[in-house]
Amino acid sequence: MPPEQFQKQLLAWFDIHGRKDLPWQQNISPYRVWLSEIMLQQTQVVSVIAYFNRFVTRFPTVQALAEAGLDEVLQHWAGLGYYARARNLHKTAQLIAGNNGEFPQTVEELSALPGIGRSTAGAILSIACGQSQSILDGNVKRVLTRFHGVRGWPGETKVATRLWRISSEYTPQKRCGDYTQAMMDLGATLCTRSKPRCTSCPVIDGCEAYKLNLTSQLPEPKPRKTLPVKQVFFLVLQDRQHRLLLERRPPAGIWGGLWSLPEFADRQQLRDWCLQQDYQLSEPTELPVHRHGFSHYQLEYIPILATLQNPINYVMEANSAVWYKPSDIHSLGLPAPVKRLLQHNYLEDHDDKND
DNA sequence: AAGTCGGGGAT
DNA sequence: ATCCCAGACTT
Repeated sequence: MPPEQFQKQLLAWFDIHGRKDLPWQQNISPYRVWLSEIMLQQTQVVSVIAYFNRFVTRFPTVQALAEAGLDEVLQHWAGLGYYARARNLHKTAQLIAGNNGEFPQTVEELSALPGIGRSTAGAILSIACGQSQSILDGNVKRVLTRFHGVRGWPGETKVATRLWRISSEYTPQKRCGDYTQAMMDLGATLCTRSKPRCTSCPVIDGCEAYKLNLTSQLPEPKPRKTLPVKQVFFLVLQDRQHRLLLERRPPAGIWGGLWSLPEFADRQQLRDWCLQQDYQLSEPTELPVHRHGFSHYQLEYIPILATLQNPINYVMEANSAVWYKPSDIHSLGLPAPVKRLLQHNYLEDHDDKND
């Protein structure tokens, strides 16, 4: 889609559906836009509104902010988090006050100030000064990765560079402030991270992610370096006929509905469960830890081997458990690591001639 | 390129 | 519970 058409459709949508009643959208000035942009870094709109109003009531101008003490500035920031933002805000206010209260009018000079990066500088210049400058915040990243079907994590330098280029290609020469606001509104209200409302989107006809049904896959999340490790204990319990105890897993979650070994978060829960089931065990043997990799985590499991010493109380098992001959487990469709564990320990035909 | 800062909302 | 949010800065 040509940039002119994208801008036209986006701005037409913004005129009807865009947010125009936020506190920092009234009495627009470089100071108020700057303050709002800093407060909105990594912070959601609903959380900022009250802080912004209290802040501009106490510090109506950049001069007032510069003349205040840092401790009072921090007091008005308390609860917003990322307190380096408040310290940088105060420092930058003093720099600007020393410049006769005038904000720099270039991206280079603005982003040289403490706490102002490239995107914040672009937002200030486009919204407060009417300059044709692009931004790339979380909303615009999400909108553009989807619209252009950009693969890869946006935090990666290569991907971010490409997104900056796309962002600048779509930035108009006219209505620059409205365009910047519109892109953020689109990302915040329609092109949301989960369950985007694509049918209401003004640029759906050019969206690559919508066309390829990839909206739920984009933008790609930060790649996990080391997968989280989840540790569990598997009880490998045999009765005196050498049958193995299997349990049906809950219908949802990993291995949903499959038969598997009873699983516990730790040794104590295993003991408690045996007590509750009226299982009297032999002295348990712990096998070395095994690992099984899933796409989203690593399962570390420790098999605990034991033999049942008392007769089975079938009433308590209530059909959620079953005792299976080791030679028959292959017909059961067990989870792969469980099957491997049982085969390795009970189905090796090395010395079970007399059984 | 990766780590840090932070309270709060969404899921 | 985890992930993410109108990011910027340091290591």
